[in-house]
Amino acid sequence: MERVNFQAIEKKWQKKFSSLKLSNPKGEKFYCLEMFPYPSGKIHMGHVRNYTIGDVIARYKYLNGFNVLHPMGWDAFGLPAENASKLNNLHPKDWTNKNIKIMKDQLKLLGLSIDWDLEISTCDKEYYKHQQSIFIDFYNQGLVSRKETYVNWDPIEKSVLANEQVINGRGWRSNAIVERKKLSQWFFNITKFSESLLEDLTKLEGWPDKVKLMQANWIGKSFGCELNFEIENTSDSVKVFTTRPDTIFGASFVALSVDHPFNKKFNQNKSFLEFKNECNKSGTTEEAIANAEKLGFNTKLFVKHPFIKGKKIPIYFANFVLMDYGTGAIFGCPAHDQRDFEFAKKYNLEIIKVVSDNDDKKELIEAFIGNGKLINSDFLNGLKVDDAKSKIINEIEKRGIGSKKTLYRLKDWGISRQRYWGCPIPMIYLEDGTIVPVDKSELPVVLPDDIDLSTQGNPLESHPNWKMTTQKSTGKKATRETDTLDTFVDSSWYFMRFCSPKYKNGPFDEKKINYWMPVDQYIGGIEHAILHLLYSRFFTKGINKFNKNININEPFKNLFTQGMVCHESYKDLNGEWLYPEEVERKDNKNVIKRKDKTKVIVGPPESMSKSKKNTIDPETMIKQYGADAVRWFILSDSPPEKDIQWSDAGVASANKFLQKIWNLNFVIKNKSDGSSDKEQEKKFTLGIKNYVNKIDSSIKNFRFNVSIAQFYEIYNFFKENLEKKISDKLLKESIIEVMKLMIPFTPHLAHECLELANCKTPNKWPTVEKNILKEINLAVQINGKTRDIISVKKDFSEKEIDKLVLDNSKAKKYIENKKVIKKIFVKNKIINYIITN
RNA sequence: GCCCUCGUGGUGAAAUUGGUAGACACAAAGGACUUAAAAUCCUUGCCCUUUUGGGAGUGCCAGUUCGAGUCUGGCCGAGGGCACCA
Repeated sequence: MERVNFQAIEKKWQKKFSSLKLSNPKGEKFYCLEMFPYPSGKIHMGHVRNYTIGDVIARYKYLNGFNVLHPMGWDAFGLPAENASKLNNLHPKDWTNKNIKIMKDQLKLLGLSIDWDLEISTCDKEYYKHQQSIFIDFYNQGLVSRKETYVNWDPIEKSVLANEQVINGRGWRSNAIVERKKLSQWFFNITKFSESLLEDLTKLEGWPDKVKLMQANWIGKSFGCELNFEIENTSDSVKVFTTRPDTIFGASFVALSVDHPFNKKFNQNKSFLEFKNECNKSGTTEEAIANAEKLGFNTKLFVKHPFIKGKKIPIYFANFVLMDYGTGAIFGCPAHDQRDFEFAKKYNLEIIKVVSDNDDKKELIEAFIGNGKLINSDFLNGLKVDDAKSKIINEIEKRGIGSKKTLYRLKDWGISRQRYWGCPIPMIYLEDGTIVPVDKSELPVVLPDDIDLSTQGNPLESHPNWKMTTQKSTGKKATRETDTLDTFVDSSWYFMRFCSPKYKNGPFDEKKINYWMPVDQYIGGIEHAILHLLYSRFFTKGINKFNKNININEPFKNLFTQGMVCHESYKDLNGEWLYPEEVERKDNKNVIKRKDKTKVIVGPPESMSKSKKNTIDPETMIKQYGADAVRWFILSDSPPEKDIQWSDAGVASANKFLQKIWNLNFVIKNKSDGSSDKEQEKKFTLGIKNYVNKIDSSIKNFRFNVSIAQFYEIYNFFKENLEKKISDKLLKESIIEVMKLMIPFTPHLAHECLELANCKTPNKWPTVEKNILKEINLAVQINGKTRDIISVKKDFSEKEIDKLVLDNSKAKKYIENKKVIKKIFVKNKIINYIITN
């Protein structure tokens, strides 16, 4: 058997790929983009899968005549760089650049069709300069604001933590108890686009429904109304929001958030302050919230029921009412809301049923939230919930005590981070307290290199002079904002920068944007379903708003979210995690440690992660089996949207198969003309054409595992036909067609084989012909059970098939001597005889 | 708690609009080649039958249909998202 040295051919072709441009200037444009990586050190299998999928699409489109943009860059700002530099005394910039270099070389080993001339890095001042300019544009458009909010404050790190960095109420690194602290922060007013972010989801036909649904839930639109309650014995009132105004006759208390402005009346009240403290202390974790008891503080004040004369309702402060949703105040209807129910039980408040659950005498053991007819509700009695809602809202508006209201759960995007390694926010504070943007001509506001990372808190804050500056237009003294931008901002517009990555006069060349955008195919992990994708959509809409020359409203036309790469995990008897290479598998049951032959406990396959050491290093695999085999394996077996399980045996067998493909090419190359048979050649040609169709459509549908299965079949098909009377000319032409089909999957091997075969047109995809089949298999059924499969000419009529069946099919014996009461004939599919016994 | 998705051999999985269930691969068992092993190749893969053949079968229970992995209803199980959002 002829063998090929994968390392040698991969090196050879990667040299050619490095200057590869997938450009077909006359073709339709196609922007293929994979989510760019964070330069953490080395690429992992998740990257391999993501970028291999992208490469298949990019190469496929190019071979089909599209003008393809396929760039790559680095999401290079972020906290790990700061942490790493504290550990090994390396500047974040140097650490990041070192990682970029390593990872770029690793990506090249995969043979990707990336145009490296377009490379960008978000920590490059040539990149973030433009980001600062967009920030100022957003500021001028009213899309940036400054607000006081509660943040997760780590008292040891002296910094804000993101929600996911708070674990069981403690800082993930310092282990300090996280405090709720009020800080003045910068925000992007993403909520200004709530409606269009929701509405435009319907236009994104090329997005998975799952992602659209997640975003829709996140935006969380709900309909209801606001309603004013007059407070007894004062001229004050309190405004509540409700989605269930129909239950107003069941209202038995009003509850306010402890942060509601009404709390001013109680800021001298010691027990209230204690209560408020208690509320702020209770954890921000989901678990803590879910288990927290409903607590209230009785104000001893009352509101008047707006529809029941003389009825008064107590006002409480309650720990389960949030200030940043609605008005920060609710009315409680315990019979029909579980939280209100629990609260009422605890404080002995009235529970009045106003929606019938068809058992109205029975006492409730939990809130009834189902549908039904209204009872105990005056003029609403007998109406269904929906009708009662409309009627009561009308009545509320008529009386001028409230109005219909639509609310969104989406909150503005807090973008301030007390960090060094991020994009400086281009704002300055004048001595008189006014806050203004940096003059655009002064951009970029450069991150200083000489910082001391050993101090706690934000290094920019403690830098001796960086924040001292002057306002350009007036010469007034000013100090810089020392917070940097959330790194999600960096990735919210990089796909636009890729269209003209070296453009000097602004963030992007508008002509290029209008040509390349939107991204035709975006590929990445499902973990970005909400934040990154929502923020990018917001940025696109924001840019669209202030730049009238840009007519892009949505950034990503088609989205594909790939599954994770999983591997089982190993623990020794001491409970220490072990890397796969540290263990040895005797058989299915016995797994032992290589070092001391002790037993190893095998865990279920999980997403590869450093903490569990269940990782496989792509570079090792590429060196051992070749990049083509790694690409091949990672695309085979499972559909790309599902998780896959890494298996060394799988990649080894991929390698073997590719060797067989090479050998097949070699055998055909050296074949000299034998005898040929027209009929057999016809069948062979038809078979190949059929495979071309199947592979073409499976690529189009992202069914790469099916494409790969087809290649195995093709191999067997060739092996079979080598024995038959087929001219070597036809075999040679056919193997060329097949190798072209393999380019997207195994570009090195495919190109090497095409070169071997002396192919003059390696950049042209085989022609896809529809309706090539002349003969089809037709199922013969008796009473719906398949009894035979017969080969018939395509488009044969019922009559002709009838004759065939009755003459010599296996089904014949079932029909003989029986009465056929009905016949169902579906052309080119089945014929079904219904018989009686 | 609410919302969504998915249940097909020992395993990963195929199966255009309802029309041949299990393609292709991994693992396993048996065999061939070999002094032996590795590699390679072949066969098998639920039940009945010596074979031809027949039967059951896509989580469970019903339904629609000539025909259901695919459609409808209920149940069971797994995964994911959201979560005091009023």
